[in-house]
Amino acid sequence: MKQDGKISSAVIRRLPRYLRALEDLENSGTERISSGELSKLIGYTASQIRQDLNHFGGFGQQGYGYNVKDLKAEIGKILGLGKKYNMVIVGSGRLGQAINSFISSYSENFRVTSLFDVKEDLIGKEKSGVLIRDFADLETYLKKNPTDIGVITVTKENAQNACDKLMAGGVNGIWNFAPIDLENTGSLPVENVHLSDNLHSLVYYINHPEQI
Amino acid sequence: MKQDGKISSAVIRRLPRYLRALEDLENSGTERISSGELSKLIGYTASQIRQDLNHFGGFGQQGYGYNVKDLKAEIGKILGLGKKYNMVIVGSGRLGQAINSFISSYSENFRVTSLFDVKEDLIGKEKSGVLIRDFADLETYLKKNPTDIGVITVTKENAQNACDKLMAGGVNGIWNFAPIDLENTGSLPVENVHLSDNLHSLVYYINHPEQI
DNA sequence: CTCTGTTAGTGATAAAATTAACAAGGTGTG
DNA sequence: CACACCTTGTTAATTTTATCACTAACAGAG
Repeated sequence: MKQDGKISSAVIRRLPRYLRALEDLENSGTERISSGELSKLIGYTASQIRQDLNHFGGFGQQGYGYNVKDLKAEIGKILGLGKKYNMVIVGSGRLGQAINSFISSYSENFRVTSLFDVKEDLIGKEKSGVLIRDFADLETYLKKNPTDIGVITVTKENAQNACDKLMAGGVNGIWNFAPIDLENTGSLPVENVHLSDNLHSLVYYINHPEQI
Repeated sequence: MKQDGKISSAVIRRLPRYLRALEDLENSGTERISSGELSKLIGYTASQIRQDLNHFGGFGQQGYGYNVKDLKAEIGKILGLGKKYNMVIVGSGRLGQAINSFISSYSENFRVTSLFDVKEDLIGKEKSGVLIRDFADLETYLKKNPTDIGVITVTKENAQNACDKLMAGGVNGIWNFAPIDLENTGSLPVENVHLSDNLHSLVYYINHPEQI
């Protein structure tokens, strides 16, 4: 893996897309793929695909293309899949449950070890086989149970507090679904899923079809 | 509103962020804001903020800044908020329910009129006050009940079929949560929320903190 | 074993997006 | 009501990102 210097986030955000395409190809029994064919499949230009992959090393071969299985493995390695990630979800409402069920069915590499909530009547119950614990115990729990990723699915009013506690507990990254921009996260990786922003963009394009 | 020529999607994706900040400012009773202050608040440079807003017209005033209430209204108008949007959700699993509950609590401008599913035992039931109908009746339903936005929360195997039916039914836009890239959508606006891609990006940054 | 066609890697080029700089025009105070 | 100070709108410069175009190299057929 080459990987010299900073890789732009535009490139990083395309890697999962490549991975997805390669999984499909592997499932359909395809052994090799050229940048040109991949381009047709996922829409990025062949040039861009070659350049993206080249940031990390020459995975392809002239006259042949890329080996699907190998390339998939390489991209997985670059992203850091392969090891296991423990997660906790703060907020056991519908969204928290949806993420919980998504994770458990998505991959064995990701595991939700606990849900957290402030609501008395939920604490102690289970959702999809995961126990809901008291939000007040979050930091203590995290210190006893090292956790890689904290997922925030609480209201925007409680999101910053959840973030602070997750950081105090020492998580390595935050996946935020609350419609705010978390503060004081320093160099901690934070990935946002802002549903309302996304919906608003969609509405813009619905109203301005000529802009597509 | 100026709005001449194509506006880059980078700009469009920042508008909801401005809107969110302006809502917060309005709620905190702030009447005016300069691009500089807004910059501190949301992280984009003041230059960028001024340039973004200028694509649509001069909403500010030299020596004063922008009027919070007015600017919020203008951005809302640009995005196309203000009118009501009917939505259907295809897939009434946990994610579908989560989106349903998100929408109903989020804004009066968006309304989920029906859920759809193939599972016999779910059809006819209600979730958060919304009836689950038979997926087989989707197209017919849409033709009788004009719908703006179709939300896809089914598995990736069923997503393309859901998309085809939504298009046949005449929706104006699609909000896709399935981990595939929908095909044959022509010029129909499609907004994707690829949770797995998002998670993979997060994992990359967790493993490459020096890249942040 | 040679020859043709294919395809990755790569440096150059073009396009797009962001940031900087500044003139013009309000604001608001004394 | 004049003057110092802001702050926008806008053009220019810079940086980043994507595409092009070409070379070297390998595959596979015959």
